[in-house]
Amino acid sequence: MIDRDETAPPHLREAKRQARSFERVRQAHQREVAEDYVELIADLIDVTGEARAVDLAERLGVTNATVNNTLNRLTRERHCLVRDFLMQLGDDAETAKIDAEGIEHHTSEKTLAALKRFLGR
Amino acid sequence: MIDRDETAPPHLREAKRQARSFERVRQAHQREVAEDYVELIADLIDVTGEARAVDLAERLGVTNATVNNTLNRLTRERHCLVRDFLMQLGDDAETAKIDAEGIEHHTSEKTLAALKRFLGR
DNA sequence: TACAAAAATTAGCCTCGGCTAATTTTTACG
DNA sequence: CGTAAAAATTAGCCGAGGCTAATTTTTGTA
Repeated sequence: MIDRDETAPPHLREAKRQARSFERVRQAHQREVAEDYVELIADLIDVTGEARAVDLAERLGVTNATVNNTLNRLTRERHCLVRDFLMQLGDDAETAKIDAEGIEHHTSEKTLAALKRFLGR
Repeated sequence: MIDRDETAPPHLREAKRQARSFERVRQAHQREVAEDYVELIADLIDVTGEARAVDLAERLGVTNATVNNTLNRLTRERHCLVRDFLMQLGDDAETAKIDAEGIEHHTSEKTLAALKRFLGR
C-alpha cells in the first residue's frame, strides 16, 4: 500500500493535491488562534508585566467569556499533549495523568512543538 | 458622538486598533470560503463545462453533504442580500421576497458585491 | 478589616463548517 | 423503457469560537 498513487489518472491526482491544500489552509486557521494568544500574552507581559484576560479580550475584540473559553480549550490541548507523550514513553494512564499535571506548566512552546512532532500531530 | 475618539488615552486607542485588525482577519476567513467556492466552480465549468457538487467536494477535500450545506448557506445569503436591497428601495416585504426569487439567479458576483457595499455589509 | 469595584468564571445559547448514514432524485445505458 | 449507478439531498451529530447574563473570586483601598 503506497500513499501517493503515481498510477492514478492526472485529474484525480490534481484533485487530491488541491484537497490537501485546502486542508492545510483549514488547519492553519486553527493554529492562528493559538498563535495570536501566545503572541498577545507575551506582548502584554513584556509591556505591563502581566496578561489579564480582560486585556486580551479588549485587544482581540472579543468578550471576557470568549477568552476564558478559548484559554480553557488551549490548556486542555496542552495537557493532553503532555499526557499522551508520557504514555508513549510507557507511563500507564494514571501516572501519565498525574505527572502531566505537574509538568505542563513548565513546558515552553518549543518543547510543546517538539512533542507535537514526536506524536505526529 | 464621534466614532474614533481622539481624546482617548493612547493605550486604549491601540487596543481598539488591534481589535479591529483581529476582526478583519476573522471576517476575511469567512469570505475565503465563499471565494473558494466561486473560484472552484468557475474553474470546473471552464475545464469540464459543469460544476458537480461531488467534484467540488473532492477538490475541497470535504464530503458531498458539506458542500451541499455550504452552498445552501451561501445561496441563502445571496437571497437575503437581494431581498434587503429591494426593501431598501422601498419594496414591501412580500414584494421584495417574491422579486428576489426571480432576480437572484441572474445576479453576477460583481453586482452582488455592489449590493453589499450599498447595504454597508 | 470590610467592602466595593474589577476580574474571572460559569451557564446557556448561537452559527459555521465539518462528519456519517440514509434517502431521494437524476442520469446513463442495455 | 426500466433499472442500476451516480449524484444530490436530508437528518442528525460534533467541535470551534463567538455571544449575554449571572455569579464568584480577587484586589485595592477607606
